[in-house]
Amino acid sequence: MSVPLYQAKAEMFRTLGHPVRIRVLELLQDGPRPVRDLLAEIDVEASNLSQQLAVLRRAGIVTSFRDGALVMYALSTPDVADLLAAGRRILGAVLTDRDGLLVELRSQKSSG
Amino acid sequence: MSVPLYQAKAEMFRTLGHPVRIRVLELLQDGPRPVRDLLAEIDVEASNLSQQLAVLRRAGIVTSFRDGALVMYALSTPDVADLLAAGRRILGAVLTDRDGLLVELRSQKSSG
DNA sequence: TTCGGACTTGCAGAAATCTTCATCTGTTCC
DNA sequence: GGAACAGATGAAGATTTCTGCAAGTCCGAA
Repeated sequence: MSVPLYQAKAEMFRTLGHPVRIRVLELLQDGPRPVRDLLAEIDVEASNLSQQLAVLRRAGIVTSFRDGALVMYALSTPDVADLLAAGRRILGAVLTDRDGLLVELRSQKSSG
Repeated sequence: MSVPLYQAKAEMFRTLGHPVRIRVLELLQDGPRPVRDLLAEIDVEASNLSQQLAVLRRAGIVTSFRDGALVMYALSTPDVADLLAAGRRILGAVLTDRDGLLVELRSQKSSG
């Protein structure tokens, strides 16, 4: 194997392993959005958001295109939503009640 | 939020973001196994494997128990299998053909 | 009760990741 | 052309993660 498969998988999961990147993906589940919007919802510096978006782009998880003065981002595949959903289920199973996070989790629809 | 939910999610994904840890989880999908077996299949030093197992344990993704002289590990929830499967699907969608990994991916049942 | 196998833990240097600052490109509007 | 907004990129210091080695614990057999 040139780049072992399990290493590619690990890289993909590591790509998701950042709070800002997770939030971006959750926001993009509802459809393409301009960086502008993401920035308004995520409380992070513009340059930092750009860095995180670049990570997601390099991994092929999101795609971007320009729409006039704005740059739009979108999930490259809707399968990402499944991954996030599966993650949510595991979190529910794993957090018996650490810090009351479980309660939050249960009351959440698909964002957060 | 004490520990924001999206941060807990990010931590969970980051926990999966390591080749050895991915391999461990894939092996555990078929049922509990002793460290001994994992070590025989994963080509990593014993102490390194132990470290990675500790990471998975701390995250609550696997559990361990002693069976005589051996220590057994198991997935803490079968939902983990869903997560790995979702990851595999995304990899398939994302790797149009980088390094021919796509071919490997297609010929794989559930391990690798 | 001592030996060897099966793991785990502590630790330190090496490597990767994060965050922020400064700078740079592209677009719209005047 | 020039100002102002929307983003991206490069680089550096701080932090985190990884790896391997040395040492330690626990168990079964002799």
